[in-house]
Amino acid sequence: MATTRSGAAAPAQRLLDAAGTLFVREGIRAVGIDRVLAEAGVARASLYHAYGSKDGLIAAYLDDQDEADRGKWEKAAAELDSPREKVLALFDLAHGAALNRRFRGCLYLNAATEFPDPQHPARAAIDRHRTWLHELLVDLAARSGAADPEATAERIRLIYDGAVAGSKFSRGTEPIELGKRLAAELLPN
Amino acid sequence: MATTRSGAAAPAQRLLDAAGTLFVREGIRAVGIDRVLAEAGVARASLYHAYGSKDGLIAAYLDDQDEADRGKWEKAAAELDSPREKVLALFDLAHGAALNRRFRGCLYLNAATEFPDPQHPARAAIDRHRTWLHELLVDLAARSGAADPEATAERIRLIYDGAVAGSKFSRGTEPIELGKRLAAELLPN
DNA sequence: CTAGAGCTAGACCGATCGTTCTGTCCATCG
DNA sequence: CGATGGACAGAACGATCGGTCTAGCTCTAG
Repeated sequence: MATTRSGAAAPAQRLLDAAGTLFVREGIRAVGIDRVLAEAGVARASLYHAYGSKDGLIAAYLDDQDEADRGKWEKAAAELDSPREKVLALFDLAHGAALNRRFRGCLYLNAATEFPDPQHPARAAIDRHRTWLHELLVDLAARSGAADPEATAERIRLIYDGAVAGSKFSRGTEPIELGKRLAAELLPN
Repeated sequence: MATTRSGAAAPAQRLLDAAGTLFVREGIRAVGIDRVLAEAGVARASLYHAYGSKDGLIAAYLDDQDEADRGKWEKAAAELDSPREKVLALFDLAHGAALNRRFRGCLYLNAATEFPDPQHPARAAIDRHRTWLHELLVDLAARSGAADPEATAERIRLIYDGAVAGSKFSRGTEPIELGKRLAAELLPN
């Protein structure tokens, strides 16, 4: 087990944090290893010890973000009653994310854009996040009493994707607010 | 004026064609100048003579695609009567584009992902395409008798974005077909 | 026929990329 | 105590990047 020094997280974690800052802001390909190391205040060898390669760091970074995104939703959903409100919470989270990510859009869609190769290590995290979202929506649609949960989930997912993409284009949150309204219309109150 | 040799397009045009093939397939940053030159069968100096830099080529490539996309829609729309059908033609075009672009999603959203800097030359073409689409949808919504054309256009645009993005994730055309159905529901028959 | 523009081929540049390696420091633990 | 191992700093690697430059070829306009 790693013993962390007081006042600073372990190098592996600091690398994830630095990646989370730089990759979102400027894109993954655009940010070199040196930039990440400087931002994290970590030695070169530590990166390769912890993650093996830049691709390894990228995959770990996406995994980390995936886990964080799930956690945020679960925390928010725990305080809500109806499945309907739990769906709408996704849009609220997207709203907040758009603001402090400077309207850079969907993290996973961006990664898929920068690494089109289906064999790239980043793909695993992308697919995992996507599967989670799909199953979540199907479950919530079913529990909200939708006649065809699968179809309803597909519609909400399309709206969600459009909301986030539109927010990126327009650099504003209006599309996300509109998406929330459209999703609300699809779900029984 | 440029005189083209028989049997082969001019170098400047061949560069645009090569960029259209490689940039879509592998991403813009991932493709180096040398790859484009080899694919186009064009000399290095010709690229810098025609476009000045890689960024210049990228901007010209996006302009070219923008013009082509508009042209395809105008050609398709000319054969259609109702504004409603002209809107739905956008989804049919997206359907075809998804297939022969291997589900790489929206060209302009991808470019915005790879070049986050608002000052980047690629942004002009992105914004121009976006403005065209917006004004087109507002006009068509108005002519189809929508009570609030602006609001209707916003909804269709969100659906369109979600359809294309979803198609990229799932590597299939189902989201685009679903988007077409959702858009159809929004417009008076 | 000659002059010049357009295109090609390819060497070359400095910068940056991801990666490997050497060596030192220091906290932990047997 | 000495040994182990993580983290540090930084030089150096080969490859590739975007971009510049020279030289030669082929057309066409005058």
